Amino acid sequence: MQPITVKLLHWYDSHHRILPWRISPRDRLAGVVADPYRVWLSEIMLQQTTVEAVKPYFRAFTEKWPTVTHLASASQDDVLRAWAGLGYYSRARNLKKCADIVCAEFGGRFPIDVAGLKSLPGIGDYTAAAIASIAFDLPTAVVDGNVERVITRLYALATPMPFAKPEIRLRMQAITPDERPGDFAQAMMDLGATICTPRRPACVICPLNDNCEALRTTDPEFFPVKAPKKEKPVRVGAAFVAASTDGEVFLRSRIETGLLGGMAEVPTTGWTARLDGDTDVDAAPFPANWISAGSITHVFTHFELRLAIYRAGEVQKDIAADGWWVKVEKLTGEALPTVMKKAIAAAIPDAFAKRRKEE
DNA sequence: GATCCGTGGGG
DNA sequence: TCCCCAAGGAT
Repeated sequence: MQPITVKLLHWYDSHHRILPWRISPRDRLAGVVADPYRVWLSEIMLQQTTVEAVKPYFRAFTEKWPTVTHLASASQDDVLRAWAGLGYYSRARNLKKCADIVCAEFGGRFPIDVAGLKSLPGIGDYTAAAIASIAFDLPTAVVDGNVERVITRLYALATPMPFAKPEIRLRMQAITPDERPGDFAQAMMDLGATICTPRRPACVICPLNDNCEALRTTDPEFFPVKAPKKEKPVRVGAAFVAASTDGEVFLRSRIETGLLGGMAEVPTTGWTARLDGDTDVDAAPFPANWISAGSITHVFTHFELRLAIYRAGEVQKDIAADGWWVKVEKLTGEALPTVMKKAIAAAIPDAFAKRRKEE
């Protein structure tokens, strides 16, 4: 093993993070094996998502669906409801598709090779390598954002992203050991998350500071080099929150594909398209006593949305088609993305208010 | 290769 | 407040 590999594994043995989906090096040494289902589920949830945001969702999913077979038996809508709030909803749709395939075509067991894993929906280069190394002990180069940062610093790779990816992969492959490849991959990610951070890395306490070319010659914070990002356009639209006399809100389903695909929404104008939506009350989905309830702003990955909010009370339930009515208290159980919770909260301020403990 | 896809937290 | 970005994948 290379010096870097030995040092990092040694560091990991005493400084690894304790995570709900992780087998500690001590337990691993004692013969505890990782559950591929839990590894897969955690890796999908962790895509572009912070550890702290994932933890409660991981607990909820594994409690509700302890095995991939349980998950396959759930409906897509069940999965979307449980995923609501975590973002990137195509992950949830692909999660369900993947579970179905694993159960129907692989007898409930994940393929134990990178190519087989990559063929499954929602599993790309990173996730296939992560599952292969963490769950199956295959010495595969696991490259995520942390690894990109650590490697470009270790070797002072100044090629801008994403053009540096091939070089990064080669460097990672070269230091990935045949023994404990999963621990090594997780060690690289822990190092990137806790010490080799994007800003103000803690080089003084880094186990690899003697090996870091960026630290020796310049400032590690310069790496990885990235192209400047473009500004976000602003889109506008309107959302319509209709309430019935018996305290229910009208919801409908979004189309399966694209932004917030398959999730629930209150009726809105067409802000999803490049063109801005209508912000006027005349664009309401059905006639009612619409009253302005202000506006909300929500920032997506590639645009900013400003929605005018309208509310109407005492709406006849038979006036609206292609949707359903739900009690305000039951809204939490719906597959509502955050932007829709904001819209509803603007119209019904206590819709998602947390229950106060009785005095 | 570039673009589309959420959200919440930290500096 | 604003900007950055976090264990990426699909098209």
